[in-house]
Amino acid sequence: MPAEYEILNLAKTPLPLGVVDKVDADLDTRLNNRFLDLRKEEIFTIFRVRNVVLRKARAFLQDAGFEEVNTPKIVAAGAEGGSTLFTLDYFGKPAYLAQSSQLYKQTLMASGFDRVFEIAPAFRAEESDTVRHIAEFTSLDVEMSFANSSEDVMNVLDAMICQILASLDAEMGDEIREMNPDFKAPEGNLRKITFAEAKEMLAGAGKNLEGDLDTEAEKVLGQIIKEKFDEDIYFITDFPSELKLGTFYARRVDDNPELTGYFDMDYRGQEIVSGGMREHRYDILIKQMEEAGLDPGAFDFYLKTFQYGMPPHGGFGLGIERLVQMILNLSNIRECVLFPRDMHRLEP
RNA sequence: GCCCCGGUAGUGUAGUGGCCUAUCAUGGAGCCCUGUCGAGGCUCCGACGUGGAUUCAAAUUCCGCCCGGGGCGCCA
Repeated sequence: MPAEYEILNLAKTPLPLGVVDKVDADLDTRLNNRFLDLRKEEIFTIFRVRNVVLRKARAFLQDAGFEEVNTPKIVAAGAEGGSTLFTLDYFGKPAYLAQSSQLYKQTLMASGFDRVFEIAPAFRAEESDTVRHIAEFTSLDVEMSFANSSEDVMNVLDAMICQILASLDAEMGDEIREMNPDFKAPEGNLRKITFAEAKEMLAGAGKNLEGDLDTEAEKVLGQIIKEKFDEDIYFITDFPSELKLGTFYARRVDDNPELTGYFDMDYRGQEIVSGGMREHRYDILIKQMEEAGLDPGAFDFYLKTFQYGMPPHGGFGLGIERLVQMILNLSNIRECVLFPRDMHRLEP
């Protein structure tokens, strides 16, 4: 209890949003009045958790010899074709908002930055109107040279996630469990299942897959793993190359080009990371770009770097909001963004 | 972008053609009560997204638009 208090400012009434009301407000109403919404302790806690996640991720990566970098967010070409790019007028020239740091962090691999990471916004003009998509999200990108296999990349990610969650549990475990009673930090050595195994597990549950994992399949797989192993976080590895054609920079398995070394990390059926070994051989990269229907000419700056000594390398991209959403079991990803941007929301 | 659902006081809701000058809760204003800490009682305040249409009569039916919710495709 305060010994004394002084009124510095009187609030106008009525409030656009109750801060201590017994009635909950809709998320939309709350976001429209976010400055008041954030005064609620349980809402503020979400951002304290987010802060710890970012702090621990940085600490882990710095300790593991990764250097933090910043790459441009105004770019001339995207990593995955044009459909998800926001366009803008750059001094009279067409330009885009970066949908990922992919091309630049790979470029750095040819520059002697053997291990880099970046935590920065990524922009997607996807018409994805769901509780797990936003148009501007925070991407944690990691890239490392001289990785020999996807395993090397997964090991870094595995250790990072486990350290983040263990630290979170130690610092804020009780508060987190008030929001998500089932929160539990994994022991380490996260489970890896191949895409083919996932397909079998799903078939066993009566869900037969035609092509890639769809949303329902991902959720069911999350439930299966939870029931069978009581685990929340796992890798899905060895994606078929035909499912990753758009990801032209993915390296395929040398003795089995039907497969990529690409992996996803899923958290209770929600994809939070995607990564793998990158194709570092110029000729093959060009070929894969053409297969993806892209014009190599538009990627000159990127392709050039592969012609003067590019080490084999790999990395991953992690969606910070997706991770926080799953840690706290938030029903909507917008809950863990201060001022979210989506198809319909541009302010506040 | 596609499918389904919805838009009623500051906030969350009830209300499917006349009984609605619209319910309840929360909130605000005020009075009362009370050794308290999101206590209780009473009074008051405050709303039918928007534009058309049907009808003697529309919050309630129909159409357009805007906005929101859920799901899907796709992905971080």
